[in-house]
Amino acid sequence: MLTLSRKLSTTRSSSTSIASVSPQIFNPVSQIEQKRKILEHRINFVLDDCKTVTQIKQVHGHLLRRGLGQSCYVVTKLIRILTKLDVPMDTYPRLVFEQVKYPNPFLWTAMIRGYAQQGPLSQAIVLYDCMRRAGTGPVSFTFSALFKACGAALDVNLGRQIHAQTILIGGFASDLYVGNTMIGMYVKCGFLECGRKVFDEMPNRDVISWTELIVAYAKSGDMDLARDLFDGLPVKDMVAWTAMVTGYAQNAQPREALDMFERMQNVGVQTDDITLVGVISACAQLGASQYANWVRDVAERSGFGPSENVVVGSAMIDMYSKCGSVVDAYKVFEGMNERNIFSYSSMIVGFAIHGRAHAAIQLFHDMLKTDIEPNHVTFIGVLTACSHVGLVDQGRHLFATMEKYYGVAPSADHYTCMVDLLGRAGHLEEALELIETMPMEPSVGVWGALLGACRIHRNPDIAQLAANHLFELEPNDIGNYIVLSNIYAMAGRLDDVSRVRKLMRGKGLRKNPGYSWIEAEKGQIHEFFAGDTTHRMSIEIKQALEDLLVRLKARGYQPDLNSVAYDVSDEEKKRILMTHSEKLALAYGLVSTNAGCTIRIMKNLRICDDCHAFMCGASQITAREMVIRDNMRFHHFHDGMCSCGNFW
DNA sequence: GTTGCCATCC
Repeated sequence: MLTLSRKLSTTRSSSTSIASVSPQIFNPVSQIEQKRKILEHRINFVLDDCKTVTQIKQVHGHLLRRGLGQSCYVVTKLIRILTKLDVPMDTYPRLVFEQVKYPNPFLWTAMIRGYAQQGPLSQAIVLYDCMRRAGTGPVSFTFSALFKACGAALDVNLGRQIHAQTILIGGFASDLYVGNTMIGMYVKCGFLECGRKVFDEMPNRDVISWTELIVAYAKSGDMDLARDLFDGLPVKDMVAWTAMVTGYAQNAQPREALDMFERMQNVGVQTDDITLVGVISACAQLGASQYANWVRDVAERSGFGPSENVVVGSAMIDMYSKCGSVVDAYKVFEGMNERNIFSYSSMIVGFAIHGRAHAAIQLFHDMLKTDIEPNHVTFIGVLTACSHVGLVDQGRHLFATMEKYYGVAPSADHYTCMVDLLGRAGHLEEALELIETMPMEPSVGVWGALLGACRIHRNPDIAQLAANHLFELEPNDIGNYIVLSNIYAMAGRLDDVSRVRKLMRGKGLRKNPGYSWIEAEKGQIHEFFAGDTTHRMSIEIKQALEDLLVRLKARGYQPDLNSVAYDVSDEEKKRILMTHSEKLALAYGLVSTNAGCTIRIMKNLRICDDCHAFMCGASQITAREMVIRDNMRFHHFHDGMCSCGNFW
């Protein structure tokens, strides 16, 4: 770097003569100029075609022999191509640069950009200083490059200094490109307010300035502000619309995302693969299979079908599996021309949440035969698969070897999977031991998995231990108090039950509202809250449930009163159970759809014991297939049985 | 010659 600086500073003395040695810049378009243009165009063409450094060197050698190899234009182009190929700036690029006697601002900037991209950022700044000392004024492109680099390096202090420079030098603070990249720099560094200030003070703004802020607000979780900006945007293009669709999808507002996309289509804006990925993710969250099929049609028609686009395809695997159809997910997977780690992981996770453990593990082994390497999500998938089916040894083995064989160090999430696996299988002591030997601080997830296992295996002592940790880590989460009091209730420890309930009341905690939703005809989504009587078919729903209850009771079904956490009479408990949101959704499904049609229900919380038993019975009595997605996994109810084998 | 939107797990 020292040599470079020295070399660079020697150009200072000669820099004053740049204008005098390039007279043609100030001439009208001459014949020579035209010839030069044609030549540059050809050089561009040839260099753009180069795929390797060797090829570039050959072309450069050729140009040197023709006396063209040291022109700013050619060298700038060379540096840009070399940067794209990620050739270290200190090697060949610097060598070529040093051969140029009078670098122009674009050449300097190409070098600065190269150093900025490869880091460390300080080298780019050294170069910038050299350029200034050489008497060369920066161009807007220079600042764009620097702001982009600061954004990538999350170095807001440096960004601020360069911001000051743009004001100091004059003329640049009002430049559109400079402003836009400056907004980008601030928002990437997390200084949204500063980005907004730049935006507000910009004399000229374009759709890119707007989109940058919309995305920033969306990423910060504030879709209302994003929406305000978007509504005020005079000319909305595809990227801006996509930013809104994706923003809603990322903020768990899938219905708003789908509304946005429909509006976008109505306005006649084009759709690209990135838009589709946002829409697909919204469908996955909603679990709406009719929407899913519609989106697939749109994707195929726009030329971004799952078979030709690996990102769209991977997103669709996830979508179909979360819509309850692991079969459709696998069809997409099979039909893909190219697959990557996302495709495999999504499919493995898909099999796992549908309880198809062996398919998940088989696919994992198929993947190992390709050159795609598993990542942490892949292991979450296979471990979850083992856990849902009780493949303890298989899971232990994978967990023990994941780092050694596959280079994936277990994270807290993987420990959570293991605690879940061991705990569900009844190895509560072993699960506890694993937590105690974790190399990181045990997370909420880990203790939560242990507490859940204690519920299944009715172990109040370990439950108490797990719950105490949870009360410390998330004192305001009511779920933990409810589970613990249920476990005490099942063990007949009524004093402990009232103690926990008192604790709960003392904190003024309220239960997280449970809700379920179901897709009806024409893709409409019907939402039901627990105890909901607002649906227009409420009377029919109630009637259908009562009929079902009578028939189920005749076959021995008894309401599971432990599933109600409140201090109320048994009669009241029975009433509460009958208004659980998934039962309401089921009844609506039964009265509104044809026989032979699978009823698909989505739910925000975990399905309770009583509802699970109720669904099993209902599937037999009504001879209907039901698929319920709770916040953990899928349950496929068929002829009185559930695919989870009552193990969840 | 530069700037904005991308999927699996959590």
